[in-house]
Amino acid sequence: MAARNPKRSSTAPRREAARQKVGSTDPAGLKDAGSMPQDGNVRRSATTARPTHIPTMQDVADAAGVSQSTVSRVLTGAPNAIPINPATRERILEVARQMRYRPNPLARGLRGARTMLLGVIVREITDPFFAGAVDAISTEANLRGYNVVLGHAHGRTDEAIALRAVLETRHCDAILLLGDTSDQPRLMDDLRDTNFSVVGLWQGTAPMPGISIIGVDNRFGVGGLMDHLLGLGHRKIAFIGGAFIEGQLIGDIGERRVAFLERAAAEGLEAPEGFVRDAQNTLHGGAGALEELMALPQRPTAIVASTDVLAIGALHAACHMGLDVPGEISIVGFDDLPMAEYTTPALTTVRMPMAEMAAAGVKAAVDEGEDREATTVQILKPTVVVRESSGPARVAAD
Amino acid sequence: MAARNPKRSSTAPRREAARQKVGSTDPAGLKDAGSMPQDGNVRRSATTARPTHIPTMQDVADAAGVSQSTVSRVLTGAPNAIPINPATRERILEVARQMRYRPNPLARGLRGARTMLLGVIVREITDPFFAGAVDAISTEANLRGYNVVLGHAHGRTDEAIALRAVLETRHCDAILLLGDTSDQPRLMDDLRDTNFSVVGLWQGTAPMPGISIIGVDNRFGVGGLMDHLLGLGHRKIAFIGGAFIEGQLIGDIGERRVAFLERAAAEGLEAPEGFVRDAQNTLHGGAGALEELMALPQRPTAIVASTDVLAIGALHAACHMGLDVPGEISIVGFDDLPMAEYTTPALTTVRMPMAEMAAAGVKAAVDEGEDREATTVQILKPTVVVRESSGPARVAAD
DNA sequence: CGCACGAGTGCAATCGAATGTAGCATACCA
DNA sequence: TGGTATGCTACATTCGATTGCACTCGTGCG
Repeated sequence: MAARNPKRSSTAPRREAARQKVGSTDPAGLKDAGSMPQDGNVRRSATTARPTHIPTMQDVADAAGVSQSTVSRVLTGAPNAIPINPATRERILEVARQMRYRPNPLARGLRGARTMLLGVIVREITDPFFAGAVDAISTEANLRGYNVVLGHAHGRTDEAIALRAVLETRHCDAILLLGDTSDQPRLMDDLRDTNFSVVGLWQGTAPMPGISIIGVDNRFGVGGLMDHLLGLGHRKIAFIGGAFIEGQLIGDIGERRVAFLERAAAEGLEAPEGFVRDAQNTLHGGAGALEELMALPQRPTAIVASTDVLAIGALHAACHMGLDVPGEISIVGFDDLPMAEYTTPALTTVRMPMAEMAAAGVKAAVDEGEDREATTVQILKPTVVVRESSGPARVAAD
Repeated sequence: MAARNPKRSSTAPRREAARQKVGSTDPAGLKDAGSMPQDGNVRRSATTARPTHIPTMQDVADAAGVSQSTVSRVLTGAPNAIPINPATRERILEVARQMRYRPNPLARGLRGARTMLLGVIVREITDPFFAGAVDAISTEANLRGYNVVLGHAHGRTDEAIALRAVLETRHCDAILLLGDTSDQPRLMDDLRDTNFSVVGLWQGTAPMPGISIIGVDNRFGVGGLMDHLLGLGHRKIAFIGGAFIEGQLIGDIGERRVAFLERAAAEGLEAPEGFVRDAQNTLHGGAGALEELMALPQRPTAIVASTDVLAIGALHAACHMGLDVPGEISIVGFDDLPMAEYTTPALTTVRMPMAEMAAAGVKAAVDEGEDREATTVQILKPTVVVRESSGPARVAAD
């Protein structure tokens, strides 16, 4: 049948066709539309009786008696582009409101519109520090009209999963990496050849190809801690925390460790064997490290933990061993978790410029936008917060 | 090839001919079709040179010399439905791999496919309990091939934002509500007329219309705590924590409070004025409540905090006041945060069946699937964990 | 009197993938 | 050798919203 030759439909009554779309008065024209279930647009309004009652833009259009494109123009609020009769506009808005119409973000995204979604990949959401970071970022993102999609890395092992999580959700406008993920090469790799911006926060301060970095000045923070402890007379200072990947120190914790070592050397501090300990960044890891330190022939009088989590673990272990903190030993951390103020004794630590970093991260992610390549590195300074877990070095001689 | 001649060229292979269908066969016809840019699909392969280098399925098809639909069938792995020549299949897979093709989830979703996304709405991600819950849910979701989208409620005020977060992300296959959100009527309202499943976790144990509930047996948990304290000889027991909305007690905390009151009454405990205190669920709130309790003419010998966060705050305040815990006062919590084991002294509390609840929640969300209406209520039992913050009641006479 | 201009709308193509169906081969059967 | 299976592909439609373009109807101007 002539089914194939669509062409002509237009020849038909031009204006007729146009106007009476919904009507039924164009037998001829439709007919030739051929084998199709015909009745081109009537279908919609009629057939739309799907089980789901989520209204589409077409539904709104039908209800308001205008075309779907008009509804689109009104709802997307394109203000100046194309003029819409105020009366029509009001009517459409009203109908849409009544029908509780919600635009389908998928359809929007398909056309290339921004999804207003920020992907956040965090290694461990249970780390209170990152929970706080997610919160700060989420707050900041909301201010700009963005929402946050959380991808979970679950430690290094399941990198494959995290990877998929990202790629599959690549309908995000940008991705923020929280914490060190450089040990997930596949992830980094896949991220590199995407076309949206990637921003790394708390990943250390080293520039990385293709991604913007927002970091904290770890050297400055550790320096402040050391100043504080040295000022209290400590000369035997130990360090807890390290993160190695194939022998390389990485990320913030690695930087803190390096900063500690350099400063210790510069001050000519004693550095007995075992004064620098690796530990998993968990409460348990901190506790274990403290026990080991205390078992050393020469005990330190102060301990710098590379994170508050480690410090809190160490604190607990110390109290458990009956040690007086800070009487016998001072313990300081890094991060200033909300909890740090509520430990016993309250923890001396380093406060992150959390809100600022979140703001900078979101800004970079959003602004950078199309502009890949234009990656930046921003390093913010933390501040030392002195509480109760650090005190004068015991003059004791052991 | 006959580059020059616009019309079809008969270029050789029959196959070719097929390809350019619309292209040429109707010179006259087109004319009248009027002005359309015609040349239906050839365009694609040529024009597709957009700046972005994310390959589409069509690109893969072109590269492999097959049609887009064939690529789709190969990649989606439709196993038995339609047979594909193994050789073709391999070729396509290879090309796709080389081009690093990734399916566009938006397009997929638009067709109604499951997005494999679970929306999780949490009021405060900084609450370590919920951070843990998110972690557990995320783990469980990943096992089933789902990823988690986090919606952030940020306390009650910005309910509008949370609401939008949800509705805008309604391309989730299901939504999990973490913690009490019943004070966000607009949210609940909007959620009600969606067509996907909604599951509430840690929202108390009362059935709710249209949503499945996974709860913990608060009465049982509080009962266990009371058994423990009563067994230690405590008769003057105070309670911290309450959440009121318009005079109604709600959620888990509300249930714990009710359970406490009932049990206290049943045991005929003394209940001096002020022994039951409201408090914001924060460390600070817990600390404040403890100070108030200790300022009472009659001090309690034990305190039941409705969450670990409150308990830890109280613990800190107690230590700060120089009180001996548990010597002078016992403090117990609820939730068993990771941190609970590392406070000083370690906290006696109630352990959530976290993994089980997460599993049940995800299962409900996923299985329920289409089957709205089929909502359920599951109540799991927690277990008391005795540590160091609770001890025998002082026989003292105050 | 006609024509251009512009406000206001509708039409139809489009985004990328999924899928029902038509169509072409080759193979097999009668 | 004609006819029918059947394996394999291509075509065209679809999802919902966006958007370039065309079209209609008034108006004002030449």
